[in-house]
Amino acid sequence: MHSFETTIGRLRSEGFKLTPQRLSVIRYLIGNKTHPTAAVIYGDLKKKYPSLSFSTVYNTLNMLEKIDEVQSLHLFDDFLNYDPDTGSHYHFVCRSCDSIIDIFPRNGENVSLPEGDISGNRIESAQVVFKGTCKNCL
Amino acid sequence: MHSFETTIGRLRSEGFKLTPQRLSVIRYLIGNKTHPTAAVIYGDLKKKYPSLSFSTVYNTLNMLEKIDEVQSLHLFDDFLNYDPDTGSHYHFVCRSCDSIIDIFPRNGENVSLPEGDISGNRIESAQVVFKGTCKNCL
DNA sequence: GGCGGCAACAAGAATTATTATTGACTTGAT
DNA sequence: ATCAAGTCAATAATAATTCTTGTTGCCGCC
Repeated sequence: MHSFETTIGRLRSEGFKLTPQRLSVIRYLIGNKTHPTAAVIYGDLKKKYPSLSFSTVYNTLNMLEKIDEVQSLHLFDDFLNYDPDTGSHYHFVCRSCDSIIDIFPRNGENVSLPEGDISGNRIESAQVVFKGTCKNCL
Repeated sequence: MHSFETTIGRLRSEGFKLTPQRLSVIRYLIGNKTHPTAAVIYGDLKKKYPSLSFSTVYNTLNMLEKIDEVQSLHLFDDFLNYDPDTGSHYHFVCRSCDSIIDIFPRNGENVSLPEGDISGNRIESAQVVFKGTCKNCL
């Protein structure tokens, strides 16, 4: 996700209206390093905006995903997690405590993905999910 | 998935009964390269075994996954695909035609995953999903 | 200022893949 | 043959997400 100003600028230029509900979801996500579900976002924002609707949260998330300001992650069976960081990084999921940890590859321990084609297919994105046991649970 | 004989041997040793329904699902999956959904498996087997129940297909798939003879893949939003190949390989999903293509890394175009720890977390498995446009759709 | 059109809203119903429940049936060992 | 344990099919239940409906509020235009 970009800065607040850049993000709302993108919304404006795409023709979306800047409603208080949308702005509250955007503010909630900016700089958020947890990977909240729609239900968590709704629950948290509901305290401050009691009239907020679940559908609005979903609609806003889908809109933000369409313009590539968030990505949805299928890390668990029954629900999606949303990640405001759309840059190239990977995720580690602890089988024991279900925590989600961002993995930013560094030299020596990085994940090298093939670029361009693999036998004629054009790769446009890659999702890498590690599962295991996290530091705290070990 | 192992050979038919090995797989049913494993079932037997784990204490599962070898019912015709289970055997039909196993036979359907062995050597299957198409990543079928539960619905597809059910639809195909229903022709030959009209009394087969959807639950039985799910139960059998969950059992096979538990003993690591299949893996379920969260490639799309609304359903799971089942892969009888539990060996280390990755998947490419075409955004245009939804086809699923196995990716077996070879030298020079492989995906090198970190082994062991990443900052203290123990990695036990990795799932890599590429999305893009397949050869046929390009 | 008042009016019309339209996007977005809230509330709740609907959808749908998967799981759980239930009661009848099979299997295999004794 | 009996009996217990496990499995089956049918169907109900679950729950995350999407859809529907009627309403609201904003903006441009008269």
